[in-house]
Amino acid sequence: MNIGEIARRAGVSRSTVSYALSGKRPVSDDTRRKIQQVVDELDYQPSASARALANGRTSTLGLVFPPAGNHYTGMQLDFIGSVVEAAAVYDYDVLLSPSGVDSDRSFQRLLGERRVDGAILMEIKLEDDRVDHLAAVGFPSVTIGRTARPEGGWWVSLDHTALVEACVHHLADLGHRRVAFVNRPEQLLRAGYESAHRGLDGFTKAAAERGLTVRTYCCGDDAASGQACVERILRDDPATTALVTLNEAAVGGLYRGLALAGRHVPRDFSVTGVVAGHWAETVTPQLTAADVPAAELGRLAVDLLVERLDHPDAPPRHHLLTPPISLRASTGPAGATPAPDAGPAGATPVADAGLDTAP
Amino acid sequence: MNIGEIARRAGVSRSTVSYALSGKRPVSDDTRRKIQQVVDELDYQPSASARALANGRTSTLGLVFPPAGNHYTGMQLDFIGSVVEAAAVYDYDVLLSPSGVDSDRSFQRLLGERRVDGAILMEIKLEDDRVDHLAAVGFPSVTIGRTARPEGGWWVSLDHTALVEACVHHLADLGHRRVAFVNRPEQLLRAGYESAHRGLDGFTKAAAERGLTVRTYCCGDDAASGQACVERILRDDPATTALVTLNEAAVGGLYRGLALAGRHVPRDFSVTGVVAGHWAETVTPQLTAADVPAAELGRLAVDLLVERLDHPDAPPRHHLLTPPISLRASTGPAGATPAPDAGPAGATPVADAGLDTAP
DNA sequence: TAGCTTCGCCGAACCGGTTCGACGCAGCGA
DNA sequence: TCGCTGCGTCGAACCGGTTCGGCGAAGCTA
Repeated sequence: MNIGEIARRAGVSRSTVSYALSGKRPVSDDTRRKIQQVVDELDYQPSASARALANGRTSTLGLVFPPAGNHYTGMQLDFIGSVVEAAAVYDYDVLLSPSGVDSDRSFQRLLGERRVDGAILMEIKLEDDRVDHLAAVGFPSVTIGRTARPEGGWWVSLDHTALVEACVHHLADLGHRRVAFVNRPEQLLRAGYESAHRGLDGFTKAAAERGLTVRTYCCGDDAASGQACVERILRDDPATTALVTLNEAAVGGLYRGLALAGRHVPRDFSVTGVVAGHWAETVTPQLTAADVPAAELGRLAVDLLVERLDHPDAPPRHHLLTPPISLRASTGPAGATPAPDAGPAGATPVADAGLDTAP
Repeated sequence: MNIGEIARRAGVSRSTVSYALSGKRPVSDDTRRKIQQVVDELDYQPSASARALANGRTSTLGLVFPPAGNHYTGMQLDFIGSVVEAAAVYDYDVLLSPSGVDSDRSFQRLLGERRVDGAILMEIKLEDDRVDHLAAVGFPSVTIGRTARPEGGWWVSLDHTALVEACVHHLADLGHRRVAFVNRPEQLLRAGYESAHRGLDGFTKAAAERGLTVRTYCCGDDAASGQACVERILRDDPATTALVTLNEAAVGGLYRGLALAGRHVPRDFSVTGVVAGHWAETVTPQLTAADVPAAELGRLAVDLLVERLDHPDAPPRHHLLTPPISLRASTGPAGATPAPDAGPAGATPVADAGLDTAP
């Protein structure tokens, strides 16, 4: 069912069919109707490949995310979903590429074979070769997150520094003096992931401002690591009364570790951080946290990218979001109960999940 | 940087370049080397659009998943990730389409404009117009899940019936006599989602076999709904001592509701179901559950689809997986604590959208 | 040395759209 | 009645690959 067939049946030339469908040149009403009728009859839809070849645009966006050796977080999932749906609004499809570096075969195909008109990059690093590469060749792209030098770039980002600062101030306001920071896995920090670095910066800065005693930790993206991390925190400084985390996947383990150590949240210990909002409500006690507006970030990224594609010479734009902290049930005033005396965790009562939310 | 440019610089014809690169006809070593040198020098990669137009294959697979009005579950996320990575192994890219029905614009584009060589469909229904449509036009596709008449189709699926049966038997073996079933949202059940239906079937069947007293519920995909659902369960029959769920997103709320009602898991109340394994370990107590091998399902789906694309006349194949239940900490023997007195449970016939399957 | 293969390469057609220049024809004014 | 304008349509070229038929030169046999 190609355009030639339509043309034959409608008794016109191929170009007339093309113009009738695109509206790029006037076509008489009679002819247009005739063509439309044949098109409807045969349920004709022009081939994407042919169109892409002819006009050099694929109507496809690339979404580049790091290969999830293990699993994705709720945040990342929300991104993907919102990007796809936002793109659909503009009649763009979304091609997924699990690429961590620009030498990945998938990334090469995306760009080299010109499969996409533009790209959205997730989980970027402060020094990101993919971003540098795209900037160098002038390929239209938008990053979710920003590099160390975001000037002149197109991006949407969470202000992780400010968010973590806000978490620290929230805890300090509640009277906490000894606070731990639970970051993403060490491997990601080493690799230079921006959220891990900027979050850590914010933590350090705010803690200094408030004169807090702090320790920072890296923690694997899973429950077991979270649990182990809490054990270390309480071993390193049993007087710790609160923690801030960027690690959504570890929160379940953090909670469990605290419960096993006999620390009740929020009575004895406060937990806060930066996670997806809807997810913060699934844990008990519900997590006081800066809710990541993943859907909005995804949508904004698509808006920006489409604008950039439509206006190649438009000056760079960006959005830096700083969602407020949603107060839920996982933080409370420090010192309501004196921290259990330092001794080894041998005193641990309760091996019970800490599910009690009784008053 | 097109093939003509390469040909000029190498001093050969375009067809020779094509053959040298594809290997579909012999080319002398000298010529091949010369061409390869120019290709390397200019970092030439053939245009995907042009190639797709010429040979009718896009090297792209479509992944059709339901638009997440709200959010995706960990399971779905794992699917997407594993499909993309498995496809990359075969040098296929993956195009995402958020389509619930075959009239969705995105779905139409995928097929009508021939953007993909084949499609993988997620979250299918017992009667699924997308599946019927694809079968009718002979479009190569594989479903994750199966319709009411899976014969002759290509699919990979979890045996939800068997999995839920196993959960019920597990609970019955522990002595539970009054068990509730927490299904996906009512809207999905009505729409005919196969996991919801087959899971319910398995529950009903196994409960009958074991002579259990049961009630079934639908539950929204979020924590608040889970909490409300537990409240209803305990109101409808306070003697209930266990539940089985297919609703991953609700588990956090179920746990919370039980805690608020003073039921300790697993001492007073057992919880089990079908969820992503890594996720089951993030909740406390860790969930005894049939672990959904999402990554394996995704990989198998891609394997099948690629096989179908490579051998258009191959007979249909499928994989039905029945992962074992992983015993964790959320189930235990019934009757450790006598259930609070029965109350008016018998009198409450429950107005659950006709979804209750009580004896 | 004539005749036949075989090898390696070329030219042209094709995939299915888009787009540009040109052309026929109707309507208009002079 | 002639010439001009402008609308509507057509034909051809092009996008960048793939593929088929054929042709010239080299190598072989008779």
